[in-house]
Amino acid sequence: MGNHITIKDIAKALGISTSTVSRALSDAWDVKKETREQVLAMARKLNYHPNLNAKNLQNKRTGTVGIIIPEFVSSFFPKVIMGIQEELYAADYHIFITQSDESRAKELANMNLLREHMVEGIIISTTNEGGNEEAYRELIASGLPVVFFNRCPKTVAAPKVLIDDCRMAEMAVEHLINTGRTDIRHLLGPVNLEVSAMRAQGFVNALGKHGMESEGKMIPAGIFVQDGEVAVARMLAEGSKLPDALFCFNDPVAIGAMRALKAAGLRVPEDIAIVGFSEGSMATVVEPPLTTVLQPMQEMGRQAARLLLEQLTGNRRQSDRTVCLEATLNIRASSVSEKE
Amino acid sequence: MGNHITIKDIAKALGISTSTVSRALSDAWDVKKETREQVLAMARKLNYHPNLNAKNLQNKRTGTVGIIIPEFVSSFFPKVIMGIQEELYAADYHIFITQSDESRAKELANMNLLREHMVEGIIISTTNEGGNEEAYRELIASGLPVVFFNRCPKTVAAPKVLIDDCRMAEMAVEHLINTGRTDIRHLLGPVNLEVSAMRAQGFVNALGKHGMESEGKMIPAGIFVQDGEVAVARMLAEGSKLPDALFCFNDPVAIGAMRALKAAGLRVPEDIAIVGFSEGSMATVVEPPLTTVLQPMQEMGRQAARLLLEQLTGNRRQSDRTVCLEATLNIRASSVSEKE
DNA sequence: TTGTACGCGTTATCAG
DNA sequence: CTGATAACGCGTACAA
Repeated sequence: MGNHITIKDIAKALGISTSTVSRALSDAWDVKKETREQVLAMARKLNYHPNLNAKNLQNKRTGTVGIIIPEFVSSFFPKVIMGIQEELYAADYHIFITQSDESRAKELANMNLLREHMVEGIIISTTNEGGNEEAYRELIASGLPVVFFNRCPKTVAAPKVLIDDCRMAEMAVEHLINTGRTDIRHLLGPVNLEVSAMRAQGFVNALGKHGMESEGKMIPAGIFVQDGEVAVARMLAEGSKLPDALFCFNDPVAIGAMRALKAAGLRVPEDIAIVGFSEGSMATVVEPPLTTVLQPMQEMGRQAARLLLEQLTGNRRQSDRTVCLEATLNIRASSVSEKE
Repeated sequence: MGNHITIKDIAKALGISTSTVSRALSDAWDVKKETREQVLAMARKLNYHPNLNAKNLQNKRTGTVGIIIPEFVSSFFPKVIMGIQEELYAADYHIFITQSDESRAKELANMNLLREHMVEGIIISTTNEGGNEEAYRELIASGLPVVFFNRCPKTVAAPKVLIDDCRMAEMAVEHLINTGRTDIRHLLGPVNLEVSAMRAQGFVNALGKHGMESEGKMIPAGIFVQDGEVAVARMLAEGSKLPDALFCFNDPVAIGAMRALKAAGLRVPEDIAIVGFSEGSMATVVEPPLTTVLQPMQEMGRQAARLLLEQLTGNRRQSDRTVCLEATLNIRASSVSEKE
């Protein structure tokens, strides 16, 4: 099949040995200018392309790092990847992108695939299904550098990059309190995600700090627009007293919530204020614009890459350092009326 | 460095030959049950993982296909990729995702990288910079199966998957005409993209069909929210008579246009109707919801994958067949007032 | 400055 | 059923 041109072909065509060709191609010092030029000319004439499989096998390194993300339909992970690329390309590494589709099994399969491709390190953001903690540990124990970002397994010792979800959640909820909201509820994220717990904790902290009860104020929701919509629709159907503010696990949930409220004839923010988390492209486009927490996505990618590079360049063995990035609470009209 | 376990290690540990190990691992028929079990046990004990570089080198095939997309921050390409995966995984291929970042140079670099990784085929959606036509032809001439989707180079003979951009654009504009709009303008996409030309052509066709002049009705815009915003702001600043409808190259441009109109105190759709193209997640979330053309993204991916598989499985040599998919005009409030 | 010989990890062929 | 041996494409001591 794929009858690719090899250095053998070049050698034969020129009547010289393959080693000379090899040297000429990687322009070594000990090759006559004349022959190098001949080789280069012939290579381009035959449209030669090196076989990386062979090269990597020989070199015992691939210059590649693997990435496993749960999905790339939202713009969060792609933006992080851009940061990763930026840093890694500069260090002459290529990246191999893989997606787990939020499935524990696929994530595991990807880990194996990457390992078998001899990647030199892996950057992971876990699925919301969870359950691969043992596999992460085994991977790390096998000597492969691993870095987590955004969704990090609590029980695995490895370098991690995240924002202080708890503190930012607390800040977001305090913003609601400070603008006069007195009955705030939280639309929860997926139960298996550490970030869900962190944001919920921030919610509880903020209420506690201001002497408010958080008991019974948490509503299961999820991660998608529909999750928020369903959760709020159910709340409305219950018919009990409505809250005056909702702090949501993320932007899609917040937008779903807004949609359900509007459909029921309620006004945002006058009747109910809405706050999201992890600002995406939709935040500034919805009506009213959404108050939410902006994560430094590119920077998160850059940091994750740097943490990996630290290990790759051997400066440091598997440090289990956690890098905590600054995030920003962007206040918009979904939580404060225009005139305020 | 990466002191990976090899079949040699297994062989040595068991006092047998590497060939036997190899056979046991790929459970060949001619290996004693007992030894196979020993090998498997030892492999798992030593945490063995095959080296795909070596495997691929030997097998002369990688079971991998490469993908080059311009970006993955919008959800369009990721959704297409999901379709590609679906089809390709079923056929036991892996995919290698690569992004050109809309840059001609990066696209070229990716083509080479993929080729050197010995992918068995490549699926491409081109950059809006263009200019790699010669490279595509060379790639194809070298015997590598290539399929284009959505953004396809007009002058390159290869299988392509797209929707009938021209006809859908025409349909979208006719919708505006049929709802009583008489002065419609078009916010253009990037000049180097075939799809830009196609959608513009559809615009012209629709006007022509209804005896309207299209001369001077095309406004340069682009591809991002900001492009639409700037284009409309400029139009408003000119102070000449305003159109009563805008047909935009894509959704972000449409949303940018809407934003600029709102900022100027104009109402959508009462004063000016807006129609986008290539429905994304923002269409149903903006206010008012956007009339736009929904592309069958997953299906587009599946078709592209199938076209590639046709060539990979050798049923067909580089056919330059074009598959045209059905799209849908989703009419929403941005183009028709509620009461109509 | 160039060629020879060998090895990277794997599979395939062919004896035994 | 199992073990040598060669080969995939490339890089690199070592010799010449």
